[in-house]
Amino acid sequence: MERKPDNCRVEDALGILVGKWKPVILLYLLQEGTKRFSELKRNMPGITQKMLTKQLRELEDEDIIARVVYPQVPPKVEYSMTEYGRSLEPILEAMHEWGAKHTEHKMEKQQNQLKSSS
Amino acid sequence: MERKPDNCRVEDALGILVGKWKPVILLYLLQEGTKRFSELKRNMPGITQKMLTKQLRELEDEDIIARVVYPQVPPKVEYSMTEYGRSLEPILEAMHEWGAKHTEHKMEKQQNQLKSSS
DNA sequence: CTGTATCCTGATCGATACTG
DNA sequence: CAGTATCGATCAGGATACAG
Repeated sequence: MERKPDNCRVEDALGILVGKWKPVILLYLLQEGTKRFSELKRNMPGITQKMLTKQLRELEDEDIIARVVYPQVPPKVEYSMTEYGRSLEPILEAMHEWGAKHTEHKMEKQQNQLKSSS
Repeated sequence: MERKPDNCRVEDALGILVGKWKPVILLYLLQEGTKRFSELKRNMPGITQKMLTKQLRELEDEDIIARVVYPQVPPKVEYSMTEYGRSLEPILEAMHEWGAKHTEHKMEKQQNQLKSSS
């Protein structure tokens, strides 16, 4: 598998993860399994319906999540990871771990700067 | 290490990788080692000086890459991955692999849609 | 050679209101 | 309940010109 700049496929993976709420949505569905629209919304404080809908549609278009509509009143729609979407889990986990370490790293750096300037 | 939505650190890692040229820059430095500004520019067809400078500064601010200035005329500036930056390599590799498989996946999907519509 | 400084455009995000 | 429509703000990205 080539990794040269002129054949870089990192962007393709990145494109799917990028979006202010996508990582949270994915991690949540991975952990909790199938969820309704309203449950997702309740769990992401601050997200608007428009945004949630948009992010879900984009993930659905990439086959990362599945959307099941129950034809009833009131409507019920459930979202869940696809088999394929689950292949992203190791990457998400790795990024979470790395991200956690990185915030530590940055805090240490700040501490050192404070020390040297005092 | 908690991965709950309210403690999601994926964004922190994502923030560093996001930027139109960052993945390419990182992969390039990872493979080729230390490079000059002009070499980087030559290797990223289409990037402007402003953009290259900006992306490099952002990566430098996060301690992912190191910037060494040689005080001479004409100026010479070298960029390289830091020890710390190298810890991103597995993630970058994983995303590249996944991205490559994903473009395959999308092509298969398109094929199937063509078949079923004919 | 290695940058900064301006200005501009399009995409993304968000607040709000409305609907089957 | 689960959306869609509209409008405005913000921001990343890019073209271009200039500078140490």
